[in-house]
Amino acid sequence: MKMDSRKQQILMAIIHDYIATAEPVGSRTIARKYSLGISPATIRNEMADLEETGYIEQPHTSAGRIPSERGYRYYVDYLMQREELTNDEQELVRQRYEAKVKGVGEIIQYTGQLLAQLTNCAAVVLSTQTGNTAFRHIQLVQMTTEKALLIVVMDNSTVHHRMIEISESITQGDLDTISTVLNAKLQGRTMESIKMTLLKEIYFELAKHDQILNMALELVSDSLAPDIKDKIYLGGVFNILNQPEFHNVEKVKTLLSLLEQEKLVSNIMSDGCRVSGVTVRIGGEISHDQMRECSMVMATYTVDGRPQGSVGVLGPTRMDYARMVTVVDYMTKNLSLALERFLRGCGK
Amino acid sequence: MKMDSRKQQILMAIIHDYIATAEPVGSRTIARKYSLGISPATIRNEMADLEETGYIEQPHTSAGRIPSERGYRYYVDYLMQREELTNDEQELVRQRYEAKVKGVGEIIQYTGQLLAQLTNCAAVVLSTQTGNTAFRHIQLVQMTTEKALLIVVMDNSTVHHRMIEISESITQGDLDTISTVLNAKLQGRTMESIKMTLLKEIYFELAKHDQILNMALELVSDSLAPDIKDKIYLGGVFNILNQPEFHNVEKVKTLLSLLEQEKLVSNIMSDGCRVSGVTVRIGGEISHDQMRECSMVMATYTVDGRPQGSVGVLGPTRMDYARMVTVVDYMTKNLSLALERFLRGCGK
DNA sequence: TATTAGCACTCAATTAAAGAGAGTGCTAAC
DNA sequence: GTTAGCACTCTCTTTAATTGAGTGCTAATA
Repeated sequence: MKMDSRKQQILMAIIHDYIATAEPVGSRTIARKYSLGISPATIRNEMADLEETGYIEQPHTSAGRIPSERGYRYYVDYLMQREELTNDEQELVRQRYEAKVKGVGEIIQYTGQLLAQLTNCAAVVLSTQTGNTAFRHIQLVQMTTEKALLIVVMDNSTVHHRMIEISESITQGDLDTISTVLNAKLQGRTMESIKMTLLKEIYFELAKHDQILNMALELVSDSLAPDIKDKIYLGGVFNILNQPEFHNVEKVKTLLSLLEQEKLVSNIMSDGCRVSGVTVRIGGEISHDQMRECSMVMATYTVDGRPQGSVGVLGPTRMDYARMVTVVDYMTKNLSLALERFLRGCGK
Repeated sequence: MKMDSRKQQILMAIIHDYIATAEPVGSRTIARKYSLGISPATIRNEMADLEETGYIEQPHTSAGRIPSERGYRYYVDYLMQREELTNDEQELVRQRYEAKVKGVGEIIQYTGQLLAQLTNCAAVVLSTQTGNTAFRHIQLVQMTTEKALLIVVMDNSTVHHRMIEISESITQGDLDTISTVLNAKLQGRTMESIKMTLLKEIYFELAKHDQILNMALELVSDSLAPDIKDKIYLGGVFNILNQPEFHNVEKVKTLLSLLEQEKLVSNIMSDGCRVSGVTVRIGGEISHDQMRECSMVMATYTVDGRPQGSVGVLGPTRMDYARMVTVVDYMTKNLSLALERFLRGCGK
């Protein structure tokens, strides 16, 4: 079956109307609201064809049609046209990003909030921690006789810290020595590039302080590695409560409990996200049963061309894809810019 | 009206049954389930009295009775008896707190999760940042020619960091100097104790590095202060979806949007929380319209006797107060202990 | 041949009515 | 003071009837 222009128009009408009203769309409605210059009867014939091809479906015999996942897919791939954000909206975004921030986390958080606000969907921002960020600074601060705080600053200005146990005989002076050695050896190197060789090197360097040796090694291998994992920011999750498809509390529950499993969300996003451009995953395309009735629109943000993570929105399959794609694209670019500006610190 | 023992027993029966079933309780039910040795008719008479006094109320003429807020209050104040946690539950808590953690944040997060899990309510943990924690270590790390990362470690092992702008001519060496001076002057002092005198002192000390002077001052007054604000951890918020009173999506929405306003939650908790013991706020006692139908049970946790914040659970007015109080109390104590152990690092 | 009007048919959603059930308050007996 | 009995109230459930939106098919029309 070939999709002539009229079929396309009807499919679009159905999708637009369904997105707007959340009600199945009948032939009469289309004839009335969308002036295609044809009668309901003709539309019915076309709709029968569209249904046969699987682009639309009928909840029950005497109801109108709703788009199928395949219909949405066709719409997203061939029919929909991007809109622009209004000036007000652009202004809103601009102002938010202009605020002084104290760290990358804040910028990401703002992004999530804006996304949620602009789309009325749940927003997810995934900050991927690739092993390819270099160490900038390492510092050990003694807290008690048996504990010290290990602070690691990465090149992307993220700060990680964790408490580690030390033997009682270690003084802040010793810790400073270790810090110095670690700094000298690790500065500018990435997590990935730290191989056994390097650890050995440190091993010998610290051999003089033999008793603190074990600790230092454990520190690098144990403490740093697991610390660096993907981070997830959620925004406006309860926005989905505004969608009629989530007036059923059960559905909300399954979705929310799913969103709480960070690992899962992380997988879905990093799996499904192409490096460039906006990716749309419709219903079952997200291979996860509990998300059957959801779609995601997402994109990867970068700093100087290197992917840093992804941003996305999560909503019912019946979402305004055109707008979502526009917003996600816009926010991705803005986030990338904001991050670059923040990390670089170039005047403007 | 005096509450004789039988009236009390009936009130308790009503409350217990209503908590368990969420249905209005009739005289017949009480006679059947709770063997008080009196007939439904007698119970009806007593209930009429209880209603007149305002301890219970009737949704409509031919329904059973439900406890009023006043009834709950009486129950909480005079009738309810604490239960113990089961061994399994205690074990669960113990294991969670035994896990190695890398910071205070994690301990607090665990607490929230456990609370939510044990109570099936939304859990809130508020970490108050009093100005009375002392500085432990301050470090400036240059990131770009125009930006440096200010890292502050407090005595309670929390780490704050923020990016600050620096003039181009400043080197890491200068930053180290500033760090050293700041450390010498601020170490061991609390935010509160830093008065203008101290700032002046630093001013003179740094006079030699005159150009970086402004920055250093701005840093202490601007950067540090606003950084230190209360932090809120939410856990298992979607637990409230399990409660029949929240099967109405509208109610969920108002409550959730309220929980998103951190400031508000922070106020409610710090206002309502006595320093010692468990505080119960029933329905309208939380002076906040959107929380009319909720109750909170909360307590303050401490480190070495000094209040550090509060933990609480939020659920429908029809909650199992006895259990909530038990759990909140138990968790508060465990949190306090876990924090002390973590900060001190004493062997066991 | 493509379009359209007309019509019978289907099925969810709404409305109305009937009944069941839980619970009360009152009265009178114990 | 307690309790059995009974009439009464009001919600909730069930059932039936009605409405209405929408379709598919057929035959007429351009």
